[in-house]
Amino acid sequence: MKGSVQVINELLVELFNDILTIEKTALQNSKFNDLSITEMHVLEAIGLTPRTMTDVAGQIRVTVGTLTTSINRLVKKEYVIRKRSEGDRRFVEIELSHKGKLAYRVHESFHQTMVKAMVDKLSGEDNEVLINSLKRLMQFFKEQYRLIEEKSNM
Amino acid sequence: MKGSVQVINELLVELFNDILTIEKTALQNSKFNDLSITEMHVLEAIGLTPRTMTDVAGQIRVTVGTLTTSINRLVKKEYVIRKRSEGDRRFVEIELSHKGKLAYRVHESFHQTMVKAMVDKLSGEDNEVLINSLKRLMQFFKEQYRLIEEKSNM
DNA sequence: CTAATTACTTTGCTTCTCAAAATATTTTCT
DNA sequence: AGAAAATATTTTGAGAAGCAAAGTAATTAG
Repeated sequence: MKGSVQVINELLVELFNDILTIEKTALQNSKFNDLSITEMHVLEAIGLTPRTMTDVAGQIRVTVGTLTTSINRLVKKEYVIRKRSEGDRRFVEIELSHKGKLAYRVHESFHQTMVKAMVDKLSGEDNEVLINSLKRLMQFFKEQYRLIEEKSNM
Repeated sequence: MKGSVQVINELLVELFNDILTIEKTALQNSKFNDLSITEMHVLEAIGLTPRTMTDVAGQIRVTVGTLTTSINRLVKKEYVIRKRSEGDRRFVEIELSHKGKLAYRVHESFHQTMVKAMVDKLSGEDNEVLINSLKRLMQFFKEQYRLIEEKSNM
């Protein structure tokens, strides 16, 4: 018989695969089907207020160079507006266009639906359990990340 | 104040980014640093018994062609053994080499540690709650996937 | 025993990624 | 002020990962 650790592990791995597949498929079938999942996640990271390249790149964990090529395409497709910062002209400000914000909101609502389905029939206390489990998992990652930064140990 | 739906959503999105980053960093610093995350996940999908190409490709949601190139590299690096099936020579059987199994177990133990950190202080009932939440989320995805397959609706 | 099916590989192409070099702007330090 | 350092971004070169479609090999069906 499988322990709950193993069950949860398998569920997480499968969920991980599922989430990407579903998001990709949903995107392909939406009116924003000229966006890849990666591009959608860039829009998601930018959010609804102007941001800098370094800032967004850090959030989604890619190099600024990688983000540049991604933004090039998103500007050409008219999802993103790019302009130099007024105050300090070294900075580039990227923000969502009207179309970009629309795509953002559609994706956002997909996420909301997904999470609502998850917590739907849970009581308030059960929700607490879920949130705390997720927070604990994130805490684990932060610690792990710090350890790895300091010294190798897988 | 943020509702629990939004909190969980944000936690999941951040966890998603974290998981890949940590796995990648941990791998880079391990003795199996000639493996990419994608390759590690192929090893993970193959598991400890021989499998066919189509089978594994389906599990990790890539085309068989994509898997072929991945397996080519893994065979060259000696993590995977590839041979024609005895019974039906159309099939290819892929299985982990000794080195492949070692890498598999190291990654597996990383996953175990991760999940243990997550469920550590949970009671038996809380474990149930977590498992049920995850299952519910997966159920939602399966349904969503089916709907999209049938007809477009993001 | 040909035709269809099944399982896989190859090919051509795009996207995503990084590291390192290049460019532009601002800040710091004589 | 003017050279040097620092900061923010873009460009370049190259590899990894993905797909669709064409090609190959083996088996099954008619």
